[in-house]
Amino acid sequence: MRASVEDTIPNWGPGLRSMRTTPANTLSTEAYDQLRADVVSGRLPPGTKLTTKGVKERYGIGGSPMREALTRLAADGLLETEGQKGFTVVSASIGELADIGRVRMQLELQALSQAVKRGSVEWEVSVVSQFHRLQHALEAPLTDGDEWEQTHRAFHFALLSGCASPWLMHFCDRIYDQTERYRRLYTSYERIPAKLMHSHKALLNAVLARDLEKTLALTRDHIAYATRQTLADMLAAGVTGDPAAETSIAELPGLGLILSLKL
Amino acid sequence: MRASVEDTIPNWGPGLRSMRTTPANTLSTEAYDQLRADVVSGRLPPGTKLTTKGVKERYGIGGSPMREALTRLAADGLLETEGQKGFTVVSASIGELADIGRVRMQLELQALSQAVKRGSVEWEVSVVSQFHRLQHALEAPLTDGDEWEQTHRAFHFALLSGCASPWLMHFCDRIYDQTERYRRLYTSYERIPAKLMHSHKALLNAVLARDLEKTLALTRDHIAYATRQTLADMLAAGVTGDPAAETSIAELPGLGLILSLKL
DNA sequence: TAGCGTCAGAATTTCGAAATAATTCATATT
DNA sequence: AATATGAATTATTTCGAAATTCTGACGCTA
Repeated sequence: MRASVEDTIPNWGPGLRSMRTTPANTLSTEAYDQLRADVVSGRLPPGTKLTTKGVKERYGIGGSPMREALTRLAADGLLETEGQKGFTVVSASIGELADIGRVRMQLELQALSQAVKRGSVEWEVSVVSQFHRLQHALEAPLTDGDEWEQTHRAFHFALLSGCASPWLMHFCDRIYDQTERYRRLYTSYERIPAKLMHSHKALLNAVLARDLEKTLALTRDHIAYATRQTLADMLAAGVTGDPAAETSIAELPGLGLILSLKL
Repeated sequence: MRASVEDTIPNWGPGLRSMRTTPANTLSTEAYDQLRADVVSGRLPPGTKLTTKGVKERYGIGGSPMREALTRLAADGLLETEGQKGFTVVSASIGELADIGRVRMQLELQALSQAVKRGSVEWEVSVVSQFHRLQHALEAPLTDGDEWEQTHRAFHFALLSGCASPWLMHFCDRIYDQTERYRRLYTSYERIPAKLMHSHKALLNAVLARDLEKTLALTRDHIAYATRQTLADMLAAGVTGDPAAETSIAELPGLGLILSLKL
């Protein structure tokens, strides 16, 4: 068999949590996983101060693995940290969500475009599998939010993984974390499933039919809709753009702004 | 003044090293900066094992700040780490460079496209300033490689920063690290400056003229050329695709492959 | 000779305490 | 009353040593 450039791309696989950090049963990694789940799920809300004592007690670890976990989360953009002032969960703002939505759309359009053009049979298999899992997860009662989110993410990343670009996948992973955090913070679950599953099914069909234009159009709609929904929910919840901003909610353009937002 | 979504985007600024980690005079950050410079410059070549003792002695720090610095570098994709096996400088491969080139092009095209369309006067000013610095740096003898690279990076990020998208800038930053590392590992300096400066000047003009098509075309050429150059230099240096690959260099398609490579 | 288990040596990971920096709050001053 | 000052407190960062895990070599067995 002939060696091609494509073959030499290491298959880091989708959903790899931290770039080039193969997990192991180290306390640091366990704490990282739990903390990450707590931040992305919103159980640790924006602005939460993560004190040394608090984190050590909550996750039952010492100072070293704690600090390592926090450092990794900060590199992922889920915590912020300054000089000698410890770590806090990043604040959320309308402006950042808009940015996240735009960038996510750009990245996923790129990935899907390449996936539809060059995706292998292996890829199609994984897409179909993950879709099946997703359908199954929807029927079962939503006992655990984390579990459903995991399945949802797996489906999306099965789709994207056809691009065969480790770096693009990595960036999609990072931005998806952000998307998920905002959504779980502000958008309640009840409203989602019906429209969402329809959207997923349509995406699946378009992708398997290798219909590039349709795939891109559906993706644009999907991400724009999701982003606008969360933006609207944030506004409704009274979250201003910047935490320190003076503008009251009444002054914000509101829905008009959201709909006119160029994603 | 009316509040707009754009206004609420926090200005993290270009070239921010680690997402949401505001620097301070902490030992950990100093070690991180030095280690990073050593990896990106190639002074620590791919595959170098970073032992506890070695790093502590080399940078004159204790275990905790060392571990934190290494953890951050791994999150940046400059080191790899597995379970209980410590840290090593990531290996380099043809396949990964091809991926990096592709992704960098996608990201920078996006950023420049938005910059040309929406860049402010403030942005134009910083672009012009950084270009001037770059010209000046070229005349002075290249005493320090790190310093010239810093100026070069600053110019490119001044251009990109017009996109006003913190997340896109962050990803551009991460992928540029990778590009720089590969280039400094395999492409010698003597060949670059003349063609490069011409390219920079053309880019500057196109951008200030708000000529979108020309800007994108020049960027495509610039990145494709740079990537192919480094790919060719890697092949010439005898670096196979995968470190563990069996294929000898003679079997690789070589230049034909490089030129046909779809970036 | 090849394969397997065991054991010392080395390296990484983790803990607990010391050092250093930030914060608070009471007190003094303008 | 408002602001500045400075100990006392709290929190973060760093060090040094203990605990755990990996590595490689040696000897044993089939």
